[in-house]
Amino acid sequence: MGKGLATKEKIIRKSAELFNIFGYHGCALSDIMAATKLQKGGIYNHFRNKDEIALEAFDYNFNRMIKRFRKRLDRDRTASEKLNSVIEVFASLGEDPLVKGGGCPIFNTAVDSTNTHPELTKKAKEGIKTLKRYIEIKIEEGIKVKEFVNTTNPEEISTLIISSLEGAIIMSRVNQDLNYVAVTENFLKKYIEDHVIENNYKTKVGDTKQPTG
Amino acid sequence: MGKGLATKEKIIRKSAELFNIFGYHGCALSDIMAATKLQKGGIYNHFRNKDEIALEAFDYNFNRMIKRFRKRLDRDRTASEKLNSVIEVFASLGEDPLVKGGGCPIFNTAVDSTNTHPELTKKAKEGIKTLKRYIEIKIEEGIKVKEFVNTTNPEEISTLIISSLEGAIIMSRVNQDLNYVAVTENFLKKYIEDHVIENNYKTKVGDTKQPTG
Amino acid sequence: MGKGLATKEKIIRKSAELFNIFGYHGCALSDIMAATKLQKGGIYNHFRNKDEIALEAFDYNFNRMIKRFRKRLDRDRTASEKLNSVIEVFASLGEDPLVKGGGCPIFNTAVDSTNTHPELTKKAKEGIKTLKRYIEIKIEEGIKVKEFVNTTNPEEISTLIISSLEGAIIMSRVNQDLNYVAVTENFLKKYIEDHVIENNYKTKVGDTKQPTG
Amino acid sequence: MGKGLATKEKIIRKSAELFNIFGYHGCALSDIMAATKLQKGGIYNHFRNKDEIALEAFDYNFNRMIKRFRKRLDRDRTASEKLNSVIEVFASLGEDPLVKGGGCPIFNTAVDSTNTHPELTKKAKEGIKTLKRYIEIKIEEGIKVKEFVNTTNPEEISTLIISSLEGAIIMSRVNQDLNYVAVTENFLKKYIEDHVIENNYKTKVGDTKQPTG
DNA sequence: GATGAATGAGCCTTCATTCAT
DNA sequence: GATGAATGAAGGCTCATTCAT
Repeated sequence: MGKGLATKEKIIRKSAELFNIFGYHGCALSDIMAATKLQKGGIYNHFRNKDEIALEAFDYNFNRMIKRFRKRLDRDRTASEKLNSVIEVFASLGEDPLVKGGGCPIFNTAVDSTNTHPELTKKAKEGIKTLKRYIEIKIEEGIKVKEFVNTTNPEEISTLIISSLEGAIIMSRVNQDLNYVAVTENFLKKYIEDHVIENNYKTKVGDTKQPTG
Repeated sequence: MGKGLATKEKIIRKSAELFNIFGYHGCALSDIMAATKLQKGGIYNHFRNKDEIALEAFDYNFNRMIKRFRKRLDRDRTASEKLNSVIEVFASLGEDPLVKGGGCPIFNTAVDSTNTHPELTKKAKEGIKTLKRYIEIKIEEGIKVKEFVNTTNPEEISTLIISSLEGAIIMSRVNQDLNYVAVTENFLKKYIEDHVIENNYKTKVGDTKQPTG
Repeated sequence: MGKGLATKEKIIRKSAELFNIFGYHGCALSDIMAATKLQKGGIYNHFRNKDEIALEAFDYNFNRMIKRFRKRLDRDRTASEKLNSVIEVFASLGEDPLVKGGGCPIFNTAVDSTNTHPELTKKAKEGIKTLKRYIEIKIEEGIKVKEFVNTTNPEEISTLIISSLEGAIIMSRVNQDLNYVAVTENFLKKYIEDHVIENNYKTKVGDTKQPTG
Repeated sequence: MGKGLATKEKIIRKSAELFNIFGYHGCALSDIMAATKLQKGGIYNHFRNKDEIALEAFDYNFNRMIKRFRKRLDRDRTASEKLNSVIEVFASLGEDPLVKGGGCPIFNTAVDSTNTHPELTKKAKEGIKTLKRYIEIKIEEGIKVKEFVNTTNPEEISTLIISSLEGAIIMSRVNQDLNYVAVTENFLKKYIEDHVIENNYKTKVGDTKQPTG
């Protein structure tokens, strides 16, 4: 990797944190300068403007998120395991944030950019859709191999998982209390065990974490 | 109400919209000037600084939110009706936003202010807790009068309702597609009918809206 | 005049000089700040941007130029006197500049703004046309009252006066040598005496300044 | 010509256009980079700074201007022809610009650099003087060989030709209307025919272009 | 109670220039 | 001979805030 590319990558990496911490409007170029120890010109040598940095920073965060999913699901064999892992990866954003500043960078960007930054909004929107589709596919596979009951509605479960965990992540983040995520995680796992997984695939009862609050 | 109070109220009302649309950092005093048709001084006569406006604007939005809940639940008689209304009021934020800019002003503020504005964060945090407690009380009442099964965990259901609907509201807002909220709303209603409400209190089956997508 | 108007007028007055001295691109807002002893914000309270200042500054200079013509020609009775005055007013820009920085602000702007500032260019263009038409009217009046020979071509003489004196003004300005203007002034006066003015209106011979170089 | 020289020449050639189009302050190094398809270092290998480029670019333009005069006057035999050609070469700058951006690069530089760039101003000043002397010599030769009347004032005619045509070129450039130059060209030719050329050298009457407006 | 003139720090961006490669 | 990464001053402009009127 050339010097330029390394610098560009550093700018993206640091900015990805800063934008997740402060939001687009709350993060000034001077913040990026300080974090990268670069001067103005040194940054603008690699990006046309702040927007371009923010857009690439979003992609960087999104890709890291996808990687966390892939890495975790790669070791899973059954659809149940995969669906369980999806839930756990989301929940992990609470105790082991993907990015400094915490929460989910995709939803943070979604809220931050709506009404103020159409390009970022578009990326957040597509990110959410990709995530939802990713989960739907896992569910569809479970149905196909008869691991999940065939009345399962992939879109419903996918939407529920994302919405409830993302909502809980926001609650846990602002309250600095991981219990919201834990409660939601447990609920989802129990619900899936009870209503999605076919009887002959069920694991033993009580195999979920207990909420602490 | 004197002239001064009316002006102050107008500033709060307009700012409450602007902050919900643009966020704290994305909303400039010049935006408030334009929206209120007031000059700099006209605004600073009533507030010490932008922070004070944002704080009071949050309270204004929060109170309107609470009012929407109260107004809707006032006509309900049973705990089931009340819990159903709670879900519907949250869901209504999708098609009938409380504030211009859409979404839930409390969660919007939570995401927007975390890491950048401790005072606002504190208000959002307390707002969420109040909301959660409000719902818990309705559930506890339902349990008390034996309308809800006595294994119901009030905190779990309350957290689930808020997290899933708030997550869905964000998804619907950024995707400009109300289906996410509708799917979540239906799921919650069905789940409560099936697992929370005692058999002898159950309404007829299929009494829920169908998602359109 | 209110305080605001006085400040705005001061900004225009000072900027009119600065733009004539340095040109649009050569004059920075910091120059205007220094000249007006105002801070950035104090200037932007009165103008939307640098362009707006430059445009109003041009108008200010143009109006002062027109005034110099009007004031001088007001005391003239005959067409010959008027035409003579037109030449002398142009020539006066050499020894008694209308604006600091010297030369003719209209032609300075014309050269400065062509290819770089369409709005300024348009103003310069219209300014030149107005000037040309102004002179043509004086010539047409002279023809009408038979003070000028009826073969006189108003457009030709008007163009000649402007082009030659403006060209000479640039030469004198860059060379810091008023002789170029003086030579041109004398030539024009002699030519008009010899070829434009009817015999019975002619003044005595040798009534023109002698060039000094 | 080595590789380095060829590059240097390309930089000068392109910059000569850019400075004539945008002026010194309106032309950024980035413009030169884009036009030459060279990077920063590629330019600074050949020049110490922007000034040095501008200075050499001026010389480049000036020499091309002189060449246009020489090339045209080389085929002329008589002083009348030469003087006529001088006028036509100036006038040609209107319809067949020497440099992109149009007008006369010398006068453009003169106006652009006065008060802001002493070194360029000096070059423009000397350029104008050289031009004026060049024309005076042609006139003096005409007087010497008795082709021009011996009362002809070389400086006066030379100044008149330059000032009027340069003024007209600016007018035509900013108005995008070649008529100003045409009118001035015709006037000068007629004037010279009538007052400068000795009777026995006169060409037939009416040998000049007619203005179109 | 409201105006709007003024401040000056800060915003994003571009500038000319240097220099290690 | 040419690249392009880096600098840091300066560009035009917006910001929240103050205060005399």
